[in-house]
Amino acid sequence: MKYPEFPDDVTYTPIGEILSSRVKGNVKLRGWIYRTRSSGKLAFVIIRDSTGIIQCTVSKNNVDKSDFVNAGKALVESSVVLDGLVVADERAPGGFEIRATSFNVVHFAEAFPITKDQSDEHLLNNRHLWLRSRNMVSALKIRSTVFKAFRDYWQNLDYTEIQSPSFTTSACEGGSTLFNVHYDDETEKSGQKFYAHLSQSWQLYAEASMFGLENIFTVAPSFRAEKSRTRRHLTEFWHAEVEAAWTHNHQMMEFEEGMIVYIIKKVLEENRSELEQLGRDISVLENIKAPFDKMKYEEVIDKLNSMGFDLAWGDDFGYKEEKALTQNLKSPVYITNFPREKGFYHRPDPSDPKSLVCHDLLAPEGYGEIIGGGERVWSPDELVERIREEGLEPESYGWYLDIRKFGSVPHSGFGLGLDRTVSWICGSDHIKHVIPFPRTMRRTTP
RNA sequence: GCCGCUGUAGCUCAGUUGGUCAGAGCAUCCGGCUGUUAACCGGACGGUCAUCGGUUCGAAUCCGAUCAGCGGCGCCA
Repeated sequence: MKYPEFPDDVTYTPIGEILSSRVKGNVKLRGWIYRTRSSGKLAFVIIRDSTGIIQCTVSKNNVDKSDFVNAGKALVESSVVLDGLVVADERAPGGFEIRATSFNVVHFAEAFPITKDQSDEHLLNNRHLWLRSRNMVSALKIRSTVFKAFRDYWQNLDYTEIQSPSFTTSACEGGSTLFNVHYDDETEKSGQKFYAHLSQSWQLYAEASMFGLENIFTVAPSFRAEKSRTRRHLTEFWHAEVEAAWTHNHQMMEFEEGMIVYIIKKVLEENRSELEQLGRDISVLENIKAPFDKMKYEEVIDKLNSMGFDLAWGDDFGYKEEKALTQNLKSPVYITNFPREKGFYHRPDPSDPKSLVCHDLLAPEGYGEIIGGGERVWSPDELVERIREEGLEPESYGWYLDIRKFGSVPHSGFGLGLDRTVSWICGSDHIKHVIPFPRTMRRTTP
């Protein structure tokens, strides 16, 4: 490709500003061809940039001959720079069009592999190109707002953002979902290859970091080798986690409630057009109100059984149960006091030791669990007991047990699935639609 | 880990009981059209029917294995 000269001292108008009537008259546009069709004397070229799409008419009589030829020849996704006059015209999608006075193709695209006939598999194989689509762009803008809102909320509460390693050697969510890594094939320790695995959660590191900073949060990928093939699972997902010293479960739940309301508020402020593009029913988001309902696990069991399920104490809620519970809700709902067969770091309830001081938050409309959190075991002896109870070996948690020996304190925290949250806010039918390059058990490319 | 499904042209698919079954639409290319809304009209290009093996006079079609992928369950965020 021969690179054309591209001036760096020219002001270009974002398409969104034209569509919102903020700009009139002659403009310079740059972007990519979204759709195109031409006749002998008039070409209709729809241009997109990150802010919107607008129709551009290129008439043989109004531009240089070569510009007209190029406008007719350039395929979808060709990059272009053009001059033209903004005209309100009902025949144009969006109500405005550009009557071009010049039309320059910066790069002629090859035939774009994604056309109107699409399948899931093809779009996933071509995700590197599908990221240009209007729905992807909308979802990713909302995602960006959600990430920022999460950070802002906790920073405003004087929490400190910190980072934990992704390579670790200790499991905190059960060993069956660990990704093992050949960390260093050359090095052998005790006669074995030196291995590591990818972090399932920052939990253990958070509890170590908390003793210095007290109130902390992180945004990081977590990795789980779950063989899950559902609309809610990824093997690499973005995990927003919070941990706070001197804090009880019910206090953390109140913070979380405020966080969810804040995130929704920010998306409504900044991403209305993206929500519309995705076909989201915005009133559903506007009706989310705190305080959220709170139910104990045993109450949920009773309620589900009254709805026709057949559950006993200790049973887990599957997707069907969660859906039955949440599909008619307007706001998320908390479930607390789960049975103690959960992570070993959760603290049993002193007044009811068969259950834990913990909570999940389920999103409405059947989206299900987006938060898991609770109070942690803070007594060193009880922690060793709990590790044994889960069939694990305390010896492999050396440093984690060590942090309990020096001024242990009550503390609570939670993990929020950011991708699930975005999926819910977008009203997406699959979590893969809201992350740029989704990772599942069967896909690590592109 | 369990259940189900798919693989035919660049894309989306049709192809009946095994026998003119190598097909369509879209895309691309060529030609036509001054208002199109992923336009329309005419023409051209395009396939080792996922791979390997088997059954058969004959396989896209039946059988087996392999590979790739999709949907769902369980578990989780």
